Amino acid sequence: MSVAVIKYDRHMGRWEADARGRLEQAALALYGERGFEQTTVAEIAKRAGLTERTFFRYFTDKREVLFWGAGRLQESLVSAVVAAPDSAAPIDAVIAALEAAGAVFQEGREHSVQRQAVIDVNAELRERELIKLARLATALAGALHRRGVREPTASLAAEAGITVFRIAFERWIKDTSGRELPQHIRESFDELKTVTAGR
Amino acid sequence: MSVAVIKYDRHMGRWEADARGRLEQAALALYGERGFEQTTVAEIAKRAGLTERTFFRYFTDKREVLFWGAGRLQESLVSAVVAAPDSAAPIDAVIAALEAAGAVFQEGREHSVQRQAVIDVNAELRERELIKLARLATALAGALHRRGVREPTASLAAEAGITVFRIAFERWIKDTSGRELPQHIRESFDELKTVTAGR
DNA sequence: ACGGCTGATGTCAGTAACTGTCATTAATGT
DNA sequence: ACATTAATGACAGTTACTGACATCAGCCGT
Repeated sequence: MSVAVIKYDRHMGRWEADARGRLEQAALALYGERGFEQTTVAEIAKRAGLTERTFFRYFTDKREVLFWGAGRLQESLVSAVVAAPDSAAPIDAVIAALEAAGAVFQEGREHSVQRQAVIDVNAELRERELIKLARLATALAGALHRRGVREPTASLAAEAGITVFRIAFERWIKDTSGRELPQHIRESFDELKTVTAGR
Repeated sequence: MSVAVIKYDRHMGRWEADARGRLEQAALALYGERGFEQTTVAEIAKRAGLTERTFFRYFTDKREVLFWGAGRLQESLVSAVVAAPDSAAPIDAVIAALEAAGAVFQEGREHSVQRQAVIDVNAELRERELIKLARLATALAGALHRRGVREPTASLAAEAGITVFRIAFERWIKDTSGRELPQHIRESFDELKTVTAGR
């Protein structure tokens, strides 16, 4: 175990550690308690023991607290698509990557449920969610390009994959039967195949 | 469909007519000249001969100027889907409606090109565009329900249709060959069928 | 041990998006 | 004629966000 890596575990200098994490926690709590619009950045900062200015050093805006994790998701999806076996068709590489990522979500389901409840009741937050998904689609298309897939196949496969993910995620959040996210993804994908099947 | 007839027959003497139209024109011009962020609402209002407060009476926010027309598009698409022949499969009803709407866009291509140039360089505007498209998808799914289509077929067909439209629209904006929007829609749809075709 | 540098935070002033509220006034209706 | 209404103005207030500069504990080279 490398102690060096965690050498700031107790005092990260003269301030409390993990300012970003404290801000995130404070924001999630307040958004949940009073709603997004009824929460001011000043309140978040105060609860985290910091100032408003510091909040904006960690998050580009008030919404971003809920979405900065999407960056890591994107990286893992891209890696998975790039690493898929050569034999996999574009859409299958995408769906496989989504299923793998879905397994990670599965572990923090309760957190996802709460977060989604905040997002669902606010138009601004839904906007931000959509653009994150769009970026994901673009990144996935880029990953497909690295596999030699050309346009418009790459974009369509990526977009279709994101569509499947979105619908599957929504169903998973509402699901009371205990079915897991990867399974919802598989089922939604099968549905899409049926719907688009040429006659 | 067709032109909006916005008249203020009854109060035409006191103020210049068509305040909304003047605000829209002023905003489009300024967004084009200096960019969206570099334009203040006060400037827009001034060019339109009105006040900032009046701007916010017509448009809920600074972005909405570019998107309020989406409401009419949505209505016409829903009508078209509902009116499609009973024999049409869900996805075909959606695509047919999009092709018809696409023909309307075709007439004002230059306007679409300019508007899109403003939107493309600004993240906030892209966010708003995405949520309008998402609303469109929801409305289309609703229209399919009225045709007796069930979930998840309706949502998937609607989402797939919007995906096709988005990609087709993008290609049409960039197109220099003169191919028309409905044709791009048809081609993108055929691509999607190919991409999602099970092996 | 000294002093300078760095990096995370604080302080403060400013801009501009948006909202609430009340005032104004031409046109309308009775 | 007079009350009413609809579109707009006037104005103050909140808050998200930005830029500039100050502070100060720990690190590093000497």
